[in-house]
Amino acid sequence: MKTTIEDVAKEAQVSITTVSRVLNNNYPVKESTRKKVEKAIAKLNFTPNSLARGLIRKRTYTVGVIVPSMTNLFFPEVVKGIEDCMGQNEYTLFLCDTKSEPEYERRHVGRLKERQVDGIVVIGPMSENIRSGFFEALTKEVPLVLVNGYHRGVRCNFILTDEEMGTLEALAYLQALGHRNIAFLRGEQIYSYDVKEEIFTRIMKQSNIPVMQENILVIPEGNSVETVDMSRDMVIRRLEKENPPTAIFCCNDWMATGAINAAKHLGVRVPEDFSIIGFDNIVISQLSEPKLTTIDQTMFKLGQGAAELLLEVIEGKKGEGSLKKVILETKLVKRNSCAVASRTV
Amino acid sequence: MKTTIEDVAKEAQVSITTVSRVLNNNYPVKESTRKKVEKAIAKLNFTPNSLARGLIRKRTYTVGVIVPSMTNLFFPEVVKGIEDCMGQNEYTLFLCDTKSEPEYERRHVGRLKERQVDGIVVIGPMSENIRSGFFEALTKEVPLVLVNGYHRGVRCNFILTDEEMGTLEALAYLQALGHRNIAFLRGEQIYSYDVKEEIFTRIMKQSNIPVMQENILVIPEGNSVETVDMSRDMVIRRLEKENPPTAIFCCNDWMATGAINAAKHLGVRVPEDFSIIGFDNIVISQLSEPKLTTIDQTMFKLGQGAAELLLEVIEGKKGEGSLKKVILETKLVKRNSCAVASRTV
DNA sequence: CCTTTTATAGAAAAGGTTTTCTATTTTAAA
DNA sequence: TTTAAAATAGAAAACCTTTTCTATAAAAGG
Repeated sequence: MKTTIEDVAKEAQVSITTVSRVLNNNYPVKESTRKKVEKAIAKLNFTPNSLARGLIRKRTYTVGVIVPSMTNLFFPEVVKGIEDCMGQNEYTLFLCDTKSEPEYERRHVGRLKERQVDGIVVIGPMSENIRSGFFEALTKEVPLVLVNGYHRGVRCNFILTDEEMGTLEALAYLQALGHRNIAFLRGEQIYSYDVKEEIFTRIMKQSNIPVMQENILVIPEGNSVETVDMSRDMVIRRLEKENPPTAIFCCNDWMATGAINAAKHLGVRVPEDFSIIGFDNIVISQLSEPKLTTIDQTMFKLGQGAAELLLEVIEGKKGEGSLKKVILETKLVKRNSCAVASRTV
Repeated sequence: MKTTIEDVAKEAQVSITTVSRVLNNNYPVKESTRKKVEKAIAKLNFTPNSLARGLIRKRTYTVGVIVPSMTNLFFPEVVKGIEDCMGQNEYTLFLCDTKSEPEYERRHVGRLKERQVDGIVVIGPMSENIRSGFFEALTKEVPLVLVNGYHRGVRCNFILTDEEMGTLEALAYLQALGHRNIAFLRGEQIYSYDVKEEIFTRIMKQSNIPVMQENILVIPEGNSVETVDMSRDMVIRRLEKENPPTAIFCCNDWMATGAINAAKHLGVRVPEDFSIIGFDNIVISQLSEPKLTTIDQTMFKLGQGAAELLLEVIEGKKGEGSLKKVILETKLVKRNSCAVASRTV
């Protein structure tokens, strides 16, 4: 049998109430009795049962974190940021992996609600669940923060990186190096890729560079090892065609890694003959030769920010009405994969 | 106010007991009443409170997972394996990151106990906490499984990969390719590196190859991006010295990636002039050119195995006495970083 | 038709805390 | 001293379920 507060009370010859008071330190108790109680606690190796606690306090010091995939490199960084902030506040994290299935996402939310979490942060929420109003409804039930899943008009708390700014920055950098014939590499279906592509075409137009359709490279999948080889092959094909680009903007670092491998395969020198810029700054960007120049998403900060935001929402249950939207800046990380354009179109 | 089972009972005009019964489906209830109750549940969007449930059932369907670092690439794979198995059994995971601090490891265990988890799996437990008897004592309190932290004589449940076998396999492969002058690259202080080094020297002796001290390469740290550059520099230095090795065994894939970069830097061809074999088969082993030949630790299976083991321990609370030890096989993954030795010593 | 089973439903206890309210003791004020 | 106030401690209700035990109604057996 587990030892309970009652056992401690008996051992210390006081009431349950008193034990609870020394435990929570929220009511005066005579020094001598406190000593007795503490001794009893130590002797019996007592740990309070947080189920009972949570039941009555209506606070579990527990939050749920929902991620599309644990093995994605991007997400663990964010989770670490969340855990860092939450851990300091005595919170423990429930971790839920959705395998990128909207169905699982909803199911996990259900389980978290059952478990009476004080809040939920959803990293990379599924568009489907945002658009259907699922999260908007959920916001009314439990403190909720959505990370990198902003949809305009949707009434949720959001935190996101300013991908627009990041893309702008990357493109400006490439142009400053004299590149005009720039390729764009993306995956399908993901919202953030849409944003980036839009910016890309806009910038090209503004610079009076005709957007060649063959410079928009699209691979089916975007966020795993397989992406590397798909990107590689895609880039090889482009580089072998007419009028090859002198630089490429990749929607993430997996793709950029593939691009590097492509160049290597063709004997094209990076960055002398071909500049490559990535996005995200996940750890693999430091593995390649040359190391990748990329746009830093500061995922750790994203996590921290999400945690802080969530904490605010949890505390300030009164000011229900006000939803928050936090936007994080990106940062250009110059490493060795970009250089001055070797030729001009 | 959250809706409770009582609200449902009122709405359906039945007793709490009956609602509980349709919820748990563990007692006959007339079809017509069941319908009524189900309708009420749906109407009120009722979710049972698992704190109250757990309190009385003494079962929370919750387990704790303790990892040294969330961002380590190795651990998320294991966690995924655990989540995969546990998720199917209606469990939810508490995730705890220890930042490789024994102190945090203990603290997290405390929090998990408070939260009445049904079990705990500790991935890469700190030696200090194993040796001090902390985990051995904990085993008597709560179902516990230690992953990759075997210490002989310690009475805990273990699951681990057979690193000995893996090392043997790697070395045999290198020798079969005709390599005799083989370097060994490791980090400091970690138990599994000790095991591998021991095997390495033993095999060398058995093959009548004098172990050259300059072929034992040791870098300070072992499991992060920094490792790559440290390894690179270390390997460059060795390759520039007298009598350079024709192959290298690296204790993990980070190190092996560094070795590849080193070779590239010196213009040494991999695998033609220099064979490199890694260990673990984490995702980065598929990023390099050439792709890394390595020893697969099947981390996902490690996680699944840990979960299954934990489930056994949780269920079979009666057979307390019997502790379990599971050993997983490794597998040689042949990719493109190893070839026949170009010269013999 | 009466008695015994069987099917179905409810009342109340239990689980381990926190918290409100009440009671006692001690101290301060008069 | 006596009385009022302050300090300290306990009893019991509350949190939301599950489960045991009891009660009723319907069906079956005689």
